[in-house]
Amino acid sequence: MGRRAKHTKTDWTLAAFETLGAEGIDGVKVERIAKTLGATKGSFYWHFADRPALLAHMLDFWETEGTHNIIEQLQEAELPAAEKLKQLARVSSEAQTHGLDSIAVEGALRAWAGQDPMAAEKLKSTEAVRISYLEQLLLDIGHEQNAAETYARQLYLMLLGLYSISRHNPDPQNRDLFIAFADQLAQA
Amino acid sequence: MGRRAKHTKTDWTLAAFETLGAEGIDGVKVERIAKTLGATKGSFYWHFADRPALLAHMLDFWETEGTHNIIEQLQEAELPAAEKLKQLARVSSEAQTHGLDSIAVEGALRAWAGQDPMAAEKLKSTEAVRISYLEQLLLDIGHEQNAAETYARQLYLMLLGLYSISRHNPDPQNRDLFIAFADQLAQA
DNA sequence: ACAAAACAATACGGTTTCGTATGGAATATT
DNA sequence: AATATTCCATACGAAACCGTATTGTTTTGT
Repeated sequence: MGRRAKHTKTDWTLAAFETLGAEGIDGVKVERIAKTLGATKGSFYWHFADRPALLAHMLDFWETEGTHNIIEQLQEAELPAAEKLKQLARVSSEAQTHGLDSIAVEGALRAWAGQDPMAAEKLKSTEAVRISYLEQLLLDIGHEQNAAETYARQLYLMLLGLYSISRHNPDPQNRDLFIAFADQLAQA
Repeated sequence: MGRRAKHTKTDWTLAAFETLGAEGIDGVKVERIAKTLGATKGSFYWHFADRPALLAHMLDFWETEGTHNIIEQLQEAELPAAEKLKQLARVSSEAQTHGLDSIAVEGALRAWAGQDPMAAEKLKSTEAVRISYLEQLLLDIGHEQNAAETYARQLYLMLLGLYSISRHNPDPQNRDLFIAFADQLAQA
């Protein structure tokens, strides 16, 4: 007994991510998102306890959609490790995900983490998973333990740099360079 | 004829940078900075026309202090290009500058540029100068033109990644990896 | 049909911030 | 010493948010 929701929790969450990408976490205000959704606060406070609850939900959403699911899909594919690395480099540097500007979102997430311990914690643990997976791929490819660890982190730093620069300087060359670095690591 | 200023324009600017690093550009509010300075808005609106004027001044300040001055100092030193590159990698990844957390500031600047075209323009042009200088050093070291261009951008991406991750995950290993990559490029 | 539950709009008080207006205090010039 | 100028504090109205309270409006179950 109830009623069909005009706006689901996920609607609110995706709209929040869109605003996050465009204006940063401080642009994620409930009344603003309501306006872009054609709704009012009344709806928001039905789906979420308060603004912090939305922010926490966003972090969880990003963790599973942007990391766990990607790794899972790659692992299910029957590919040599070198191919997996190449694909991962391409997927993670793609511009769009879920219809969102994923580069803007990834960039804004780190800015957010720089000013919110809750976000920092989530990013830190999720990024550890990402880097570990990179390291594992490099080991499978045949790199030594030390080299794998070094290259995994260097590659990840370069990816974050790509996220960082692409927001204000969307030169496609940067993505190519990142992919070139990954491809180079894939054949050694 | 006048009066000794309790708070100079530079006082306001540095305080603004400190807030920028800690809370992002949306934390840079005139009444908040006034409080940390022990002043009031009356002083602020004497030194600056409005908030946008402060933000524009911050960008100019960062451009000259954080890029032009550093390149100038390096060029005045009588060092082989390889040494210059090594030093540059160390200086640019240092934690402190002007008593500010320069890594937090650099990170916050890019988040800012992602949501403000004025900041984006300034970063874009200033970063072009930085990358050109890196490329020049790599050429002087003996790299081919193509390689110099590629490595310069890859190195810079890695630096931005370092800025990005250090805010929420201050593991000193990341800086070491960046420096290791630079040192490697310095001897080829 | 009717009640209950799900979902959403409106109205309210409180806080923060912006920019302006205005008056006061300190100092250099004459 | 008188004055002009520099620098700063206080007070004000307008806007954007937050979260709560209250009241609707749809559906679904019985």
